[in-house]
Amino acid sequence: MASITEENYIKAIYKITEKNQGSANTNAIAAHLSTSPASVTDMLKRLSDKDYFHYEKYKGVYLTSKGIKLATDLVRRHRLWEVFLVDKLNFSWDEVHDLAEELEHIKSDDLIMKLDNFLGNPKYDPHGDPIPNADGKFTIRNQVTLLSLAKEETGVVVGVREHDTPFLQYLNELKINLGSEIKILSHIEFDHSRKVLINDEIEHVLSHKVCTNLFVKLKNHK
Amino acid sequence: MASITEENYIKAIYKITEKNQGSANTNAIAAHLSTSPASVTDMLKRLSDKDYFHYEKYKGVYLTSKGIKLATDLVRRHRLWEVFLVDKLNFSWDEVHDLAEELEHIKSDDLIMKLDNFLGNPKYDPHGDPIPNADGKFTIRNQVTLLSLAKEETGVVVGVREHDTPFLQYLNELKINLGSEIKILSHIEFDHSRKVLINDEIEHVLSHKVCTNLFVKLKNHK
DNA sequence: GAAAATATTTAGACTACCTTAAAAATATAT
DNA sequence: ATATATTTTTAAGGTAGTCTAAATATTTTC
Repeated sequence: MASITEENYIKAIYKITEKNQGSANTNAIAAHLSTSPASVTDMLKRLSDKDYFHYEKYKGVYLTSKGIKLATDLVRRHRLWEVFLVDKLNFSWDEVHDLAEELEHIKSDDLIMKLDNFLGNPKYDPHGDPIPNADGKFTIRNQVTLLSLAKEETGVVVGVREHDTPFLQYLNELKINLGSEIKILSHIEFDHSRKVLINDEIEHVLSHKVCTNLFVKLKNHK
Repeated sequence: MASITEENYIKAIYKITEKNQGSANTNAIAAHLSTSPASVTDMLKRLSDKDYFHYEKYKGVYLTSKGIKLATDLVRRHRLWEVFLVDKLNFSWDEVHDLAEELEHIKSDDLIMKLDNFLGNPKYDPHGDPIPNADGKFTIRNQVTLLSLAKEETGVVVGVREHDTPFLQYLNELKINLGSEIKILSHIEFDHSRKVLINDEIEHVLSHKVCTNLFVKLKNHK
C-alpha cells in the first residue's frame, strides 16, 4: 500500500506528464512537490521497484498502467471530497483544495463508493473538472475558453483552468461561478481583453489572462 | 502542530488516564498503540517539551490542560466523523471506527464546525457516546447497565461500553441498536445472565458480559 | 565540437519514529 | 529484608523521507 508521500509523488508525475507529452523530469517533480531534486532522485530510486512507473537515470519517468490507476484514483477521491465540502458543508470553491488534498489519502474503496452515491454520483467537481469513474474514465465535455467566443456570443461557464485562491476569489467578486452567463460585448484589440456582460447584469472588462482561464460552452448549443 | 503519531499518543494517554485514576504507565500506552515500551519511553522524552503532559521517569505520565484539550478535540472529531459515516453514508456502527481514526487527524477547526452543523449538532455518536462540544465539555446522561434493571423493567438502549466489531455484529444479529427496548423477563441465578424480550418481539438470553456492555435508561423515566 | 549552462545524481548527514537486547529501577513475595 | 518478578529505561541501530554540497551527465550555444 502506497504511503501518503508515495501517493503525492505519483500524483505529481501524473499531472506533469499530462502536460509534458508523457514524461516527467526531476526538476519539475521537485518543484511540484516543493522538495529538492536530490530528494526526488532518491525517492524515484526507492520507489522504482513498486511498478508505478518506469525510471531511467537522466531520462525522466513515466507512469505504468498501475501508476495511472493510482493517480486517477487520487484525482477521483480529491474531486469527490471537493464536491462534498462545497455542496454539503458550504465551503466556497476557493477554500477546498488543501482539505481535499488531505482527505484524498484516506484509502477505502467502500468509503469512496458510498461518498459518491451520497453526493449523487457527480460528474464534475466545484471547479468544473471532470471526476473520473471507478475505472479511471473521465467524462469529456465540449468546452472552449472565453477567448474563442465572437462578439455578441454568450458563454455559460463550465470550468476554470487555474485553481489558485486569488483567481477564484476574483471570480467571486465578479459574481462569476459555474453556470454564470458571459456575453461578449466587444474585443479590445490593444491588449486582447474582452468587454463582457455578466449574468445579464454587470458590465466588466476581462483581461486576456482571465479569458484564457475560463472554460465555457456556447449558450443554446447541444 | 502535533503530528498524527503525537496525536495518537495523546489520545492513548487520555483514554488510559480516564480509567486508571489520572496517570498512564509505559506498558499500558505501548499496549494501546501496539508498539514497544521502549518506543513509548523514547517518544515521551521527545514529546515532553511540548507541554501536552507531565512525564517523570518511572512515574508515568499525565496530561496538562493543553493535552486534555487536544485529546477531547480528537474525541470530538472522531465521533462527529462516525456520525457522518453512519447517518449520511450508511455505514453500519461496527464498520466506522478505523475510518474515523484516520479522518480525525485532519486538522481544521472550520471543517469540524461545518461538519457539526451539517450533521445537526449531534450530542451522541452511533455508539451512544457523547460528543464533546468545541470547548471539550461532554453531555452527561443518566444511564445504567442492563444488569441493574429488575425483573419486568424495560430499558431503552442508549449506548454500548465495548466498541469492538464482533460485539457490535452480535448486537446486529439480535436486532439490538440504539433505541431498542429490552424488557427483563427473568434473572438466571446460575450465571447471572438475563432472559429478555427485545423490541417486544424476540425472546433471548443475554449473558452477564453482554449485559455489562449495554447502557440503557429506564423506559418512561425522565 | 568544445565551452558553458543546466539538469541530475551521489554522498553524507539529519529527523521522526520504530525495533531488539541489555541494564536499571521499582514492586512483590517469602 | 532479601530474592524474584515486573516495569521502565538505555543503548544501538533500522527505515522513510528530508536536506546541502559536490560530482557527473546532458543540453545548449557559439
